[in-house]
Amino acid sequence: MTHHVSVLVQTPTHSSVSRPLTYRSESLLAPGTLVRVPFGTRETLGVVWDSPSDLDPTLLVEKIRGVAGVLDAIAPLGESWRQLVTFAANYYQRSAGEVALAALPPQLRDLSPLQLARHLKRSAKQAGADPGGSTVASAPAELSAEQAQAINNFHAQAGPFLLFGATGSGKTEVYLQCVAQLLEQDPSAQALVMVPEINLTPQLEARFVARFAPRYGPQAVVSMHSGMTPAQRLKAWLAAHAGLARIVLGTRMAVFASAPGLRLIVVDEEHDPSYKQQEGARYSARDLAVYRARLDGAKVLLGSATPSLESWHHSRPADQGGRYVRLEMPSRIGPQAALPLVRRVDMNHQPKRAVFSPPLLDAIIQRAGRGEQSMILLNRRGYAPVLNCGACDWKSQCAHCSAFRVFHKIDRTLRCHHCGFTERVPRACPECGNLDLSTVGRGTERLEEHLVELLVDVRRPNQEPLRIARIDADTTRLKGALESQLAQVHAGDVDVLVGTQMIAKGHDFRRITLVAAINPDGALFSSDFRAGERLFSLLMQAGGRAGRDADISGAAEMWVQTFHPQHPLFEALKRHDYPAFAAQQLTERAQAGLPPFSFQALVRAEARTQDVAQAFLAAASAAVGASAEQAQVTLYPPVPMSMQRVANVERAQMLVESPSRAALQRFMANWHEVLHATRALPQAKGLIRWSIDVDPLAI
DNA sequence: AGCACGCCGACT
DNA sequence: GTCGGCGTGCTC
Repeated sequence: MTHHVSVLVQTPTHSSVSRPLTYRSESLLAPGTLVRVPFGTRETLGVVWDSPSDLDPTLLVEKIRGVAGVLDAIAPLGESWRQLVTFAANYYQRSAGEVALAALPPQLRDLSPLQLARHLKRSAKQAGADPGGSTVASAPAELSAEQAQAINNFHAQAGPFLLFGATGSGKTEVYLQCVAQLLEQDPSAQALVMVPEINLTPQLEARFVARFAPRYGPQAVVSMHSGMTPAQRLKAWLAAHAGLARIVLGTRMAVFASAPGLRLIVVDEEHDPSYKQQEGARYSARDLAVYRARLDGAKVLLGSATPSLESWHHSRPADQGGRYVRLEMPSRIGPQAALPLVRRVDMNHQPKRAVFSPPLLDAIIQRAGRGEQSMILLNRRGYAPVLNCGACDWKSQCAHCSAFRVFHKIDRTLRCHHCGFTERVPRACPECGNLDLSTVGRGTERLEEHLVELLVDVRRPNQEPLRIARIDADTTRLKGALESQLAQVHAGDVDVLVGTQMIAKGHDFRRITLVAAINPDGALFSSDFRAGERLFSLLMQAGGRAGRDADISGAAEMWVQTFHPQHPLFEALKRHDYPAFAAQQLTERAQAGLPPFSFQALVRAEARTQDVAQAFLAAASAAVGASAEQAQVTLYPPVPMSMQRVANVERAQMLVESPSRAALQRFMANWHEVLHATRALPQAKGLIRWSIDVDPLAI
């Protein structure tokens, strides 16, 4: 008997093929079944969606092709997974096919049913051969009163939960014990634990494996992140899908993992911007985690020392409308309970043009003399952000982008950090031939060089010269480089570490007793309304790196060089007072009508000329006319993006805002077709692409 | 997005 | 005379 099934396939963003396609099948295929289907000239992976009771009447029967193969070795994807995909596709304005296929391991797309069967057979054999349960489980740590209280509250309530815990308060142990109890009481339960960055998965994996592999076997913990090989990803995905993996660890992509027994989702460092996907379907894995937990009847636990203002706002008391349960762990645990002392250096009272104020330099030298480490933060890599001609005022502008190329002294190049365009540093000014080119500003490379000069005469306790190291995207380009450089710091082979925010995240440097932010003022007056939130979080996190080692933590200090020492952000930082900072920020946001008190979406357009990009947006805007106002939505005029040109493509954007998330959602869903149609208009001729970013992080 | 088809310049 | 440039159009 011949049936018709609707199937999702990988379709481009805004193509006409945005709905499920109809295929013929000899057998009735359950929704969620993975199939191979002919698509154009090739064959591709598809997911059976619903039974097409509502067959597209305009579709000619003779155009319907047959399903080429069924991957029946893999159980159909569950209903809640399909609902998650549908929700994400609708909410972030993408096709369901794009979201669904992107959420599956890439190798699944390439394997024929036969190859897949072989793969499954092989991994089944491996699993059977694995002894497992041989090592001794790492014992659960003794809990602090705050940890025990948080765990009790977690078990007593439904959530969602926001675990507001200071750096060093033992959040990971809380995650471990919440997971442990869940797995213990339900033999089919699964937990999903997410971290913002790939760099953070190995150490998290080590802790979870040590705790759970002895009890549940080595297959119980799997990871999912983009750094894994296609084969590893497939294996982990299959283990989670089959319910064999009890714990899935991963980055934002893991939120789409198929886990039929899902009962708990943990989102660690939930404030981290990395949870927002920045290309394709621009989803927030944190927000989807909260939604998914509801679909699956699972609990969700968001953790941070500096929560996103969105989550913080959601966790206000229930009688004020809060929807999340706030669990608080304000104290550091262990003997090093003191938080680092925050010192602000008023740069108005320091020598002009000093990079390191004398007191800071002095503090670094003192620590080096005692064999302690210091960490210097500067969020700008390279040697100098601009190269400049003193005679004709030529600057190292990128030929393809509206940005300056950064001077990298190490290989004497000018590199554009946006399009990658790289050239040798010119000997003389390309405009006027002047030989005297000078650098403007400084990056980590120059900071390192400067420190070497300043500290040339300083000696370590053993009379050797100081060792100064730098860690940033340039020094860690090669695989494994970050790990080996971090290991050097841990081993005490480095006295002063210079780096970008990369070194502030996740890694505990026990012997670092001084962390310094050289020049954080830029974020205080940024046009990006979230810049302050990010800076506060970065500085709190960086400060938390310092002095976790018991015997020296009494001396741990966080230094901030600033021209605005009285700024409320630094006042709150000094007191380690996130709630005060958040309250002040939320007041400002409420007054300005910014998130979380409003909801935003951005429409972006790219074209060869700025005019075309803006004309497209203007035309799409005009097409909705006054209906936007009726929909409680404000459309702002098109403007150039802050990075207006990248790789010779002009970019424009348009903000859409509403006090109601649902209203914004409805409007965007309707507007989507209008945008699609606008593309065909003569005004939009020359448009390269357009895209929608719902809940954008930066405007 | 792929991957076709389709209509105009430099090579065996 | 062909190989191949990437412009436009389709995929159940």
